[in-house]
Amino acid sequence: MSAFPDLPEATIARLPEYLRALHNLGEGGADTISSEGLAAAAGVNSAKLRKDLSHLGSYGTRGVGYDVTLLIEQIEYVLGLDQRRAVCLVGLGNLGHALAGYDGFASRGFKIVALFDADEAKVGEQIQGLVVRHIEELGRVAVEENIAIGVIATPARAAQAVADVLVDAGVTSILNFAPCVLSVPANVDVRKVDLAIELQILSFHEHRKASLTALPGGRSAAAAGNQEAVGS
Amino acid sequence: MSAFPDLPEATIARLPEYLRALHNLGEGGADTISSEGLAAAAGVNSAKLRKDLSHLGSYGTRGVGYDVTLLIEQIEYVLGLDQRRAVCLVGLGNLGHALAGYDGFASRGFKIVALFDADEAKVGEQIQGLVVRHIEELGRVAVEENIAIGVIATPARAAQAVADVLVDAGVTSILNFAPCVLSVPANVDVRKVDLAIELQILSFHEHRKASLTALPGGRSAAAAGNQEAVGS
DNA sequence: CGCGATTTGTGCACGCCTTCACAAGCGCCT
DNA sequence: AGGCGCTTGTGAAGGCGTGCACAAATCGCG
Repeated sequence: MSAFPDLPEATIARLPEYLRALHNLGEGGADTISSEGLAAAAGVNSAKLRKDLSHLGSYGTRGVGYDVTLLIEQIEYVLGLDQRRAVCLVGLGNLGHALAGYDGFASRGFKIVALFDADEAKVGEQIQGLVVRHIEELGRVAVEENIAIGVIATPARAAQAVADVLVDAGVTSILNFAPCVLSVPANVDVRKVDLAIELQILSFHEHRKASLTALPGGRSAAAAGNQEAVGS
Repeated sequence: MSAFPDLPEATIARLPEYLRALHNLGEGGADTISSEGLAAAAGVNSAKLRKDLSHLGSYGTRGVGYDVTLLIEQIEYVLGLDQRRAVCLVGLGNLGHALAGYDGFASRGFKIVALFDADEAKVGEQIQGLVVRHIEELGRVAVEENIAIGVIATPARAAQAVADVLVDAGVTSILNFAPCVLSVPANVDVRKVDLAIELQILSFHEHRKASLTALPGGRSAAAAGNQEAVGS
């Protein structure tokens, strides 16, 4: 109940992927799954997967594999998904709207309990059964609702101020979609998602590929045989 | 014009961050910037930044720093941002809508040139000056418009099929928002963004923090002094 | 009851990335 | 012209993560 195994950061980042794969397999009726099978479903190396899971303890059976249900429970426990955590969302522009309505959050146990925006025109608007409140209420509401995670979807110039308010209200985890660096105390975790950066990374690889193939005569016949997606 | 310096993947992932910081600094009127200053603006270690930049060549001046304009040009060249790449977006649900209207893409030189969806009800809809087309047109249009990058924002069950069509149409870079593993030929780059996974990672850290502080009497006075955001 | 097939858990080596520390280089001031 | 302070670029060391390969363990069957 305390003394957490200090998992490698890389492992933590993969656990949600394993979890998703396990849910798929479970719905497919699988009772147990081998490391090989699960690794394929999650898109990783089987040795890596075994090492990752071994950090949680021994929940597999040699010669058989892993019990799907048990492993799901175990990963969910480690990730703390057995306890619902209140999430608030700040900034209801284009992206914020989408996030407020994103199924993926609710379906994985995260409930957005409050929405905030600085724009008076947006305050009062109803989105997904929630009323948008003014940013000035953020501090008070965050404390009242015991919000643990804040999602920032504001323009970059507003993000730091929002983060400061969140931190003051006791929020200790922030998911930042604004393209800027946030400065927060050491005990606050920040994860950043920058959609444009992802495209720029892809752009680099395009550039590299284009510079390798001398003059390929344009797009040639693309490779065909793709097999084996996720279990469906 | 060929023979690319093979940059470490970790370096590539940081270049867009440096680029954003440089643009901010440039708008702030800065002419040159030291590695220390740029590192702070980008939220990284200065030694790491210098090593990253040294991989591109020597564009700094000892005793002075880096010429902001020159460095911007250089990074943009390496990332291939000097050439516009056509992007298409598949799936216009909640998230897809937001992505179609996301400023961050356009402002960094990426132009979405086509939208696709399988839902007849959505086909024909106008979004940001573009008409949503039926998914069956994807293959033809992707070739015609010479689309290099495809963005998948469909439900997970449809993602693999969409990826296959994109690949067949000659698309060699895919940004996948669907929570599933895509199987593609080796010459195609896939980057995955899973918003729910980010929350689950934060959840883990919340869980860990909660298990460490025995019973802290709830949220105590949060640390105050945050300083120095991005330049603004 | 024992054996073989199967699969987990892990010791080990390798490679990538980060970080420190410092020499080399550049500009400015006297 | 010379010296001094500042900053880059990089050699070297350390840490982290990955993947191989195999010993240990379990099940099923004869």
